[in-house]
Amino acid sequence: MQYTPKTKDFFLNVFDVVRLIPKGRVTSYGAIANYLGTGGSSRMVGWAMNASHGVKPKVPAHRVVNRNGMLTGKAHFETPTQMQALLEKEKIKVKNDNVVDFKEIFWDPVIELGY
DNA sequence: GCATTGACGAAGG
DNA sequence: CCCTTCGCCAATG
Repeated sequence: MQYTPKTKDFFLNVFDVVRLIPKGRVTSYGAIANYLGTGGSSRMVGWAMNASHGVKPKVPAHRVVNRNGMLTGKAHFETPTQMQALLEKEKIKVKNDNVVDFKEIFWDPVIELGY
């Protein structure tokens, strides 16, 4: 998985934002895409996460879920249970692949970091 | 170079 | 309320 010069910046931006997510908070792919101004390209955010493995400093990809608060990306971790384990370690409750009180701990970069 | 595939999301039936 | 379609765009076959 090697990225082209064009997508490189986008990828790095995504990593950057994800690393800013406070402990015990989560955000969505769409929120990140929106913050980066790439609006509907939420898929690219997910794609960026795909490339986030082995990146330094480490990217807390487990704090990024889909708009429903569902752990759709758990299959891409070392083990399918890794994502949930990391979340619960940060006091984030996960029930049936879903973040409990997702709406409460949701962290929107556009709101938290400003425009 | 066209077709398929996503860690997505909104809209329509 | 569940399922399908469509828009998004890079990567892959």
